[in-house]
Amino acid sequence: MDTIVADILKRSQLSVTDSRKRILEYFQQANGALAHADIEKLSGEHFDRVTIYRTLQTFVEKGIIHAIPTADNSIRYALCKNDCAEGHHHDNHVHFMCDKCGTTYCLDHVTIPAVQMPEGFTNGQVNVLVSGVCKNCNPQ
Amino acid sequence: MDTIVADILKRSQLSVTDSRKRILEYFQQANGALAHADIEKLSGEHFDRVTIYRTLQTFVEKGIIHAIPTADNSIRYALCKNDCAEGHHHDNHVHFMCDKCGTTYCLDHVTIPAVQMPEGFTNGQVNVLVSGVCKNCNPQ
DNA sequence: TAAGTATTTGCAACTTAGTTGCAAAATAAA
DNA sequence: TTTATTTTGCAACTAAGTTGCAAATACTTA
Repeated sequence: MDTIVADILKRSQLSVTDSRKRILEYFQQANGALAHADIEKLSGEHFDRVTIYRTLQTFVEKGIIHAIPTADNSIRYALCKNDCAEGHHHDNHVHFMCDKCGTTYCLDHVTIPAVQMPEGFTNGQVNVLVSGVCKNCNPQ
Repeated sequence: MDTIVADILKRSQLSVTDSRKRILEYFQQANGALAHADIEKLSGEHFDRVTIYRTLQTFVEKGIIHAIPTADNSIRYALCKNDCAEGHHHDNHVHFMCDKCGTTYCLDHVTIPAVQMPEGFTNGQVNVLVSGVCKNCNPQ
């Protein structure tokens, strides 16, 4: 496990440090997206707030994780599955946020629907955020 | 004009005050969505930061404006066009944010596409945010 | 493997965003 | 007009995020 995360870091030309390895592991173990606050809780007293901010920023820049804008205006981050490289994110999937447990998922297999733009508007990136009840919270 | 905004406030059972009339006018004159900071700039020294926070909150609760989550994590607000009442927002339209000028629009005539949910997920609200270049910034 | 260089971390201090309680002022009701 | 209710502004606070810099850690190459 330790080597897996170390490899990812090296592939992105990042120094392999304790905090980076640890934070990357948190993402791999999480079944949803993580907010800054989640990481702060998970890490306990291991490293500084500032280090977490900087690490998340670096990971986003390097295409290791992507930021998910949520309706409650707290940024969450999730691992990029594929195709994401430095400066180029291709997370063309739908994001889902559970109203009950608050977990945010990347629905990798649900593709972004096409949106018809009005005259004059050039369609760039489309961001879809669905809220509802997730499979863990749905009675069944 | 003064009576129009006053009517809207009364219809929502709100006291008609200077700050509320003023902020509501800003929204009617704006061609896009406004962030808290925009209103602070527009109002100059007219009223307190706290009043703006509270007014926006009240307007959202009363269904006069709705909040738009943006990718850069700054909440913007726009007038609800119709059907929105206390506690019930029906802004089933796409939001657009221009990469050049930063203006955020409600594309009222572009309806939210259907999104196919995976097994176990219950589809609630769907939020679509498109970024690109708006009709003002597009060379033409 | 040791020494030198480059990068990263933690700390402190700061800015910005948002919240809360309360007395004074403004609005609505009688 | 008087009274009751609501709203505002102020002050003080919490939370979120940023920056500069010295110490510590990781990388390089000999």
